[in-house]
Amino acid sequence: MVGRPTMKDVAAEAGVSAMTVSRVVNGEGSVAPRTAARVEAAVRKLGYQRDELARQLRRADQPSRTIGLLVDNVADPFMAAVASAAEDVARRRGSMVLIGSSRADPRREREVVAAFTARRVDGLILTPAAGSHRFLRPAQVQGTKIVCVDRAASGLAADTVVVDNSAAVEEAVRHLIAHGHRRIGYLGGRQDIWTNGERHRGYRAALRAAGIAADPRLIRHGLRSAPSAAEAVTALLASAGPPTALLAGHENLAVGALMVLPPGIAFIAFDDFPLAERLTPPVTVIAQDPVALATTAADVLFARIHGDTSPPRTVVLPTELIRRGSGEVPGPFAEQGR
Amino acid sequence: MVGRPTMKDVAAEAGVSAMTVSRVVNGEGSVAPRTAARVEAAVRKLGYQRDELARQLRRADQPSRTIGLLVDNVADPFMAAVASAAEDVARRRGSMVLIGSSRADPRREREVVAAFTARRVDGLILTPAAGSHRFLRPAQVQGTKIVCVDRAASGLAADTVVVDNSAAVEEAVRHLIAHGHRRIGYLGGRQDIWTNGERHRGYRAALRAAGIAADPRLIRHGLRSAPSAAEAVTALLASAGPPTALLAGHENLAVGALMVLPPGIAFIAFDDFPLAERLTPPVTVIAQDPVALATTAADVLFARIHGDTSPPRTVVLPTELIRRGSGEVPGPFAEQGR
DNA sequence: CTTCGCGTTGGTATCGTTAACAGTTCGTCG
DNA sequence: CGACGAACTGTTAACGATACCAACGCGAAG
Repeated sequence: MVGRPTMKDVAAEAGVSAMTVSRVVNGEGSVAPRTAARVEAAVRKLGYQRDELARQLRRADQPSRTIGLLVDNVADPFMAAVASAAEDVARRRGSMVLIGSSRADPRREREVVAAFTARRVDGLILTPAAGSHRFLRPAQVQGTKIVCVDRAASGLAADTVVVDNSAAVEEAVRHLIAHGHRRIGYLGGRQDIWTNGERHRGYRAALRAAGIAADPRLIRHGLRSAPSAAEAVTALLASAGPPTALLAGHENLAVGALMVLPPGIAFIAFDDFPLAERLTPPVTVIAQDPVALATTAADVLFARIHGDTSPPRTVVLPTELIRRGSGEVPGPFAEQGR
Repeated sequence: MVGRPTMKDVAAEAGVSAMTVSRVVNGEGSVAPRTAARVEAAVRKLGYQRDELARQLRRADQPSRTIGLLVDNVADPFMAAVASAAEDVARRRGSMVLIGSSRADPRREREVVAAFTARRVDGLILTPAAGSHRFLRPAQVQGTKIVCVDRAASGLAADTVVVDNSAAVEEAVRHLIAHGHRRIGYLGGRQDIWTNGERHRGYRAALRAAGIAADPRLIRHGLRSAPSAAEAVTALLASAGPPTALLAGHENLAVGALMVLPPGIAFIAFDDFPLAERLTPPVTVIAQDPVALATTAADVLFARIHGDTSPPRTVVLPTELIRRGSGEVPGPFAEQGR
């Protein structure tokens, strides 16, 4: 016997019909114990395993128990945590996870979505790349449930699980201002990605609220890697009016910045990271909980898959400003004698 | 129209048979341009997408263009890098990746493998958990290609892509000895996982070669998390005969150890990690390249899927001892005046 | 002794696609 | 002008599983 044995093979081995094998394999009660035992013996003998593909084809109305997870890049620690948590929930729900990386490329994102739906995923968890996500509408209409995590998608009505990026950054910048900083540099990723846009919005809001004019020379957008962040920091500090504090818009940029950041410059990073407290000074961060984000997103997704048809919701989870030292380095306008 | 349109729907819309639609969708040449255009218009109008499930069912002899990736835990940075690289190669080859986490639990590993094969994956990349992997034999016989990455699997003839863990650790320990250390502590993960066993083997070999008796009180096995590593370090240093140097068997343990490690103790970690060079002192590491490991594994897997039937190979990739400072902290037997 | 019903079991059609084969309509060549 | 192949299109029967319905045996009820 080469290739997988089928129900027919098992049926022949046990001397029953394929239908009876199906009943036994699916644990339906209406099979005589003696018959069931014979079938089970045949299953074991042949190493039979039900073919999920054929099963899903026949049972088109039932869920396929496969979901798709589409992230920028699984290698990113934040995304890896999201993936792990989503996989965990899926497993508990008896589903498999198909994974795909968009590398923040809208075209690639579309391709991966197509590959997912072609395999009849029940739903999709995604961190939307740039651009409109209207193209997901047909998939939704055809029954694929969609949940956005970490970022909102434009042009799409879908459940969304995020943190309040803008408010979190606003708080952090206020914190820097309170410690006597006026020239606060900003290191941001691609602005066309929702999260980065929100964070930048928070940065400007905090400055505006404090009556500080935003100096465009202190703002570096579109940074895509740790080395590019390091370069940006070096350039900023060497410039005419250097910043006395810096905010890094996400973990990668923080790592790059920290490679070249001299002491004396205040620093806050979006996203917590391992060993942040062992650096000198320990790094103040805006922490979010990727596991909670992904777990919530997956829970929402499965609720949808199991029939929840209420209007799309946006769940906002909390962030926390963890003061460790680097964010409390005093600036030139710090109050004395405290 | 609710639900996905099928070829039959497209055929009706275009006024042709389903077979002709199939031919157009698959780009077979033998369709009149006018007909093909009509079909393509119908495809666009209905938003038709080929159903990969049905297709794979019919074309049982062709690959399903889906592979399975089974790791301990995607959230682990090393595993995340592996997953990302594997997904990348798969995408280039036109395949999707199903992902699963074993959490180092052999039972869970088996379940995930079953879920994979039930979905007809063409092949499997896995970081084997503890225990025999003989159970994978039937899947192999039925045609599923299997490649182990990072670790070897016992009881299974399969391609394997690893580094020489034992030699790498041996070199690191020799390095510590050369810097004057005799009491070298070892922080290791679960010994029943191949990698950890190998690393411990290298540790003992280096001591033996230097004529140093291994002190069991300096060895902590079975550490599963950063906090447990931190505790172990604290306990070791508080003990009667404390170590003057420490070796951490993998990244997580290194992070935990570094949270509590006082200066003056030499330290080497297996696996490089971000910001290692920004700690004080910068951390000496044994670096391996997870991307290269996974890329190689995926390449081997696809070669198998495409018909390579040569005997199973083991590919050993290089490691590098990156001297940054923590591994060069002199020990009590260091030569003076260098 | 017939009939009913229950507990089991099997037959048939079908999910969406495609391999294999069977037409059909032409144009072309002898 | 009829036959023959080329180009195109359709029909049928699977792939492996299951929903639905029919049928079987057999004890109980009438």
